[in-house]
Amino acid sequence: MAAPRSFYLTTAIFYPSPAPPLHSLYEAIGADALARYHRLLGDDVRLLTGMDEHSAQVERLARERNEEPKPLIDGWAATWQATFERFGISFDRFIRTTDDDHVRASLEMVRRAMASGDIYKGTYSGWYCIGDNEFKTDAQLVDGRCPDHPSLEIQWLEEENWFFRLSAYQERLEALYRDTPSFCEPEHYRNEVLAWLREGLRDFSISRAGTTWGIPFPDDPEHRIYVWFDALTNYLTGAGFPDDQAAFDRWWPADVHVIGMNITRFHCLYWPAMLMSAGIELPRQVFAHGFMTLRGEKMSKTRGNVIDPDDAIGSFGVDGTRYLVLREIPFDRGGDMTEDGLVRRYNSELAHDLGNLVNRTVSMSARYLGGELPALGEATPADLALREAAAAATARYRAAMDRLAFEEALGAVMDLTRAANGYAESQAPWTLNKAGETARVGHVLASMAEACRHLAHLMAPFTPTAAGEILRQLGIAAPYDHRGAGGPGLDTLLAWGGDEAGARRSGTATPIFPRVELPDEVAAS
RNA sequence: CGCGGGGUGGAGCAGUGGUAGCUCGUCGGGCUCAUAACCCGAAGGUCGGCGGUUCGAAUCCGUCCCCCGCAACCA
Repeated sequence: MAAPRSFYLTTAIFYPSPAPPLHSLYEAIGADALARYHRLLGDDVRLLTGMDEHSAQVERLARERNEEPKPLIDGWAATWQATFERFGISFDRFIRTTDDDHVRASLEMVRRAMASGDIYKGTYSGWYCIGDNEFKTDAQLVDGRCPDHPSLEIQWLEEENWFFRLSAYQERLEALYRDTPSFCEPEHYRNEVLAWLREGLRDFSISRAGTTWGIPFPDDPEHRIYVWFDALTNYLTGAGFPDDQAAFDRWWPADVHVIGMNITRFHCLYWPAMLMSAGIELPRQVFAHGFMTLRGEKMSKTRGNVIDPDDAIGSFGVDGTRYLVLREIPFDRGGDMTEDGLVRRYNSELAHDLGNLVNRTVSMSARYLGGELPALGEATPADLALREAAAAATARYRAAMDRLAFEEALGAVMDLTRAANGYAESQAPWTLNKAGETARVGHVLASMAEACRHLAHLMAPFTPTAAGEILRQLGIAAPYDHRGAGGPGLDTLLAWGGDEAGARRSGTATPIFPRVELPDEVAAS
């Protein structure tokens, strides 16, 4: 047997805040589903996520409170990590850019860029708001003032900074996209990157003066490494760079960086240039996801219309929430949600179609067979049709998962679910039971159980706990651990009538996804 | 003309040249194992507007209108 393929994937490191809103978890949930899918395939998976802590906002807020930045961010990071764990995000490391090894990695990246002659000292100029302690772009200004501090006079500042010579990589990046367009997916976001590339690349500032929050710039203690140069490097740190060469050899290059579509510029232009400069192999792919909106409006901290993840758990549970965000919002392009839509989707697909399918299967097994599920019998045309539906759904699912089209993969899952419910209807084991056709009842229920077993495995990357519970009710011991690792591989798991599908004793039927009531009219006030 | 995406039955989407398809919702029927669930059927759109290419366009070209995202630190 061949050694398992290694699969290293990352989320972006998140902009710091006291606790994660749902739209930040969206990215982590998507990455986690992909990680779990690859574990199911039998790959050796590493999932990296974490927090981008060297933000000027952190320093500013800490000062306002007369605190040091580090204790403040320590608390935030702990909350984020705990929330990720609650959502079943199976990360291997929650990296923080204040971690010691990350500081070393960032310094090494600066040194390498210097050695390549890609760093020089220049002047950064722009509108500077002393309220925010940061530079503003023209577009950020309202009537020539900072929208957050309209009473303050905006200032034109010029500051000596270290710059990275991005312009030197124009041709190499053009070649990258010519030879390997799949470096940035999906295509509609790549088009945007290509447009920027056509406009021409400009060098970017990688240091800031006048702050003590951040990684000191090598040989220039007045400067700190500016956040993007530091932040992007986290993907290397998470693979073992620069200390652990064995780990780095094993995991790098990353298979995919899952990011939000708002930061494609950094990941698809800056990052490959930085790696080229450092003489490090490029990741195989950057995948940009779209954003979720709520009732047609962008969710944002400032707008105050963010969904609290724990409210979502309260309504739909962890698995229900994971399922809904990935099913409702096409990962590659983003989309809108409404509370009613989520409830409808949950009830229709999870409670009524899938949950009820498992429930009726297990319930009839107990009632008609005393829980003694037989192996699959000789297949009738209807049995074969169900088996073919499973094969077709699996093929579509795998193709969709390979391009992170989670909503489509789940659509395939629902196709199989509906096929299985239709099979139940056409075979009507309740009628067969009345007619005393016990053997056929057993074979029909075995087929239904086999469909449920397939569904459990297909759902496992999305709803890991519920998937385990489905298997348990079917009388099957989980073939992989709670992170989805250690199984025999998807081909083995999803062989119709395979090892797991033999005669066995099923469990007690308990609703996996209890129906959710529509929220009361206008829960407002 | 800053860049990019999008306008398809009530809602959300698929569909890039040849009788417009799916899910939800609605209406009617069936079943009774099951979470007032499940299954079957029906109504409902001519595909943002206008013009053009073509034997034939949602699908190609032109133009106009509208929506959304990004624009070098707030997913």
